[in-house]
Amino acid sequence: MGRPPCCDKIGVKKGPWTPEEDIILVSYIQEHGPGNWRSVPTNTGLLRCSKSCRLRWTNYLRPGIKRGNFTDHEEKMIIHLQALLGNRWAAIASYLPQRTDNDIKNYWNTHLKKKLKKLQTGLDGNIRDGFSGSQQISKGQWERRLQTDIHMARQALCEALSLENPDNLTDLKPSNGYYSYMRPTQTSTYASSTENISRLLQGWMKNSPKSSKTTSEITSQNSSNNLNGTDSASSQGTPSATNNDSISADDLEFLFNLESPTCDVSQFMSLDDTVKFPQEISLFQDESKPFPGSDAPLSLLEKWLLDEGSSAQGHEEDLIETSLGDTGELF
DNA sequence: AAAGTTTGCAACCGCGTCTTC
DNA sequence: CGAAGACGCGGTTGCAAACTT
Repeated sequence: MGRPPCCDKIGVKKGPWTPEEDIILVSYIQEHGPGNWRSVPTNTGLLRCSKSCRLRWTNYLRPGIKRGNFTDHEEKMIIHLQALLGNRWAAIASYLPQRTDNDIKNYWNTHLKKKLKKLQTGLDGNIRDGFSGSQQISKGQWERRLQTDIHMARQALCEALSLENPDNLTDLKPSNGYYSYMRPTQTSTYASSTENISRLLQGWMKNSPKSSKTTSEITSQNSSNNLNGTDSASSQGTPSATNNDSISADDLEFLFNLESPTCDVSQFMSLDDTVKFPQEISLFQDESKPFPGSDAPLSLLEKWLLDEGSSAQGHEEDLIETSLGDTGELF
């Protein structure tokens, strides 16, 4: 049985959104909050599919989104998390609250994949007979996912238990379910339009309890991120940003840093005061599975995960087998 | 300067999962 | 408990801008 289309194909507008449409959508969400997307086109008069409305909001109009200008740290996080989680962009995005899954996905596909491929090609000559892509692939994505979840869960637990700085738990999202501020958007061909929209939201911001703090935070971030207005800044500090033809020493250092066992989530958490675990926890909830190996097998998995960067090769197969045996029944 | 090619990104599509009744 | 609807995710596409020849 086929699922009917989410919306009537006839009369549904497609393609780029106009500023007017954006304003209508933002105004509606400002009033009602995001959600119930099905009713959005009906109630707003937008000739758009509900999915299109949701996508436009989550990927572009939603306040708090940082666009372009990926920092070196963000790059590393994405690469590391992609290695651990696979192409679970939404999960990866949950560790970068200001980035959308679409943005991360695009950035991965257009920048990072090439960069890593180049690096790997360069390294293959050096470490071909050691561990390489095939062995890493043999781990299996679910295995990495599992390990990451375990590790994240422990980190989240530590965070939750320590709570040294309650401010760190301030989420970008207010409790009412939708964002309470609008940051100025970056320069783009569309910037003037979205800036207008942000002005439109000024009143909304005032109504929000957290608006003043978060707005200033975001504004300062924005000013540092968008001064260039060009994509060149997106690779600032990245090793191969300026040389596409050779593998530099920095490239190698960059790559090996990714493999470092010290590159764990706690490192990620220190990137930005606003980067925390709130959505990470939801990641686990989304999985809605018991943490496999919450007792003994966990340590093995953890050990493997933590040792991955330094000495995983020797015991990899054993550990995989062990964890498979321990956790297989859970799936 | 024009034509061709490449790149980057916004948006769409289809499927899986969740929620509601 | 099952069906239907709604939502969310990841892959893919199309187009405009940037770059090269």
